[in-house]
Amino acid sequence: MTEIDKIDRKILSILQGDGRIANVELAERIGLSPTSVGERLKRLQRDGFVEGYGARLNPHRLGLGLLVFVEVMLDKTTPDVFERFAKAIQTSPEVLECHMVAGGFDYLVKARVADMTAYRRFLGETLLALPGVRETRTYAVMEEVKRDAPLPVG
Amino acid sequence: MTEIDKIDRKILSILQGDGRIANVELAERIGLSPTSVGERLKRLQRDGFVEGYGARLNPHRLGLGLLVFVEVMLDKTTPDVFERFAKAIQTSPEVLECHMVAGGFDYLVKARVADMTAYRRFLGETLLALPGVRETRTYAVMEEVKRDAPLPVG
DNA sequence: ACTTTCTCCTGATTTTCTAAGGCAAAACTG
DNA sequence: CAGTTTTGCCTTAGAAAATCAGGAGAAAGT
Repeated sequence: MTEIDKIDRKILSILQGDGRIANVELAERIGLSPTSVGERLKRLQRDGFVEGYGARLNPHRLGLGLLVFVEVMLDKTTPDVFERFAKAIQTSPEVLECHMVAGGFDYLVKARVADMTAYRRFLGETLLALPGVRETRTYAVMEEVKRDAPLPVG
Repeated sequence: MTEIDKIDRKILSILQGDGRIANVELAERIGLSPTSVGERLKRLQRDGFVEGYGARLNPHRLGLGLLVFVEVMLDKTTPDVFERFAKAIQTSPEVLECHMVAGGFDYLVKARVADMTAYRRFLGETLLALPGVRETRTYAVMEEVKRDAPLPVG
């Protein structure tokens, strides 16, 4: 039920690289009939291995030229800070990821904006406007060495 | 040639959320014929707005239960450190992202591993084994508040 | 006012998806 | 160990979708 074999992994691997591949071609590459591969894929989706499909967009082409990481420290004396922070983050379109971490700070935020001007506005109007935000440290990305690599399934 | 209109943005937005949507259904949602939408999409791909498609896999289901961020400081006295580091990162399957940042450290690495044991092995055998790595700081993620949100295209 | 280009449409052909039915090997069960 | 069930795969056929060719109408440029 929750175990997957080598063929399943190959399906996931191919699909992670090309989510729009035709089932016929996928079956050819796997070495099974389209029907079998379709059934396996259906199972992989049902069991939660595949959560969905998406187009990979080029952020620079869309005017989002600046990638930043922000370390956020919260003021733990205020109640509900964590809930309120998490909720505000969800509705913020610039924020692509947000993780609560163990270590020197509380949250690590990954955001994409047009440029430094846009970032200053984002920092002031969104992040610092939240109650309970005590301190932030911003790291601007100069070069994306590796971007959104596929998960190792093999 | 490089400008996109409201319809294009809508296509990108829908496709980012569901990369496997049938062109027929996409056209219905847009309010155009399948052919027109297909032509627009082809152009968006040709002009680099769409870089590809991929299945979104559940890392936990694949045994990758631990997400970590690592700040890496390099020893700049050695020549080629940056090139060698970048190259090694590319071939490391645990590393999902790696960015050169401006600020207190040199690289920010995002990696997924099975557990702390696996992370210790990764840290020792991959990261620290690289020549020129002076210091690392690891932040283990306790909770993923927001994961891989779509880019704001609208 | 004329041409060119752009965007979209319709209709026909080809490809792909999906569902039904069957076969053989493996796993259960008494 | 024999009988049954389940599982995984296959082929086939009908439905759906993608793709291509051709053309109409509006906008832009000359």
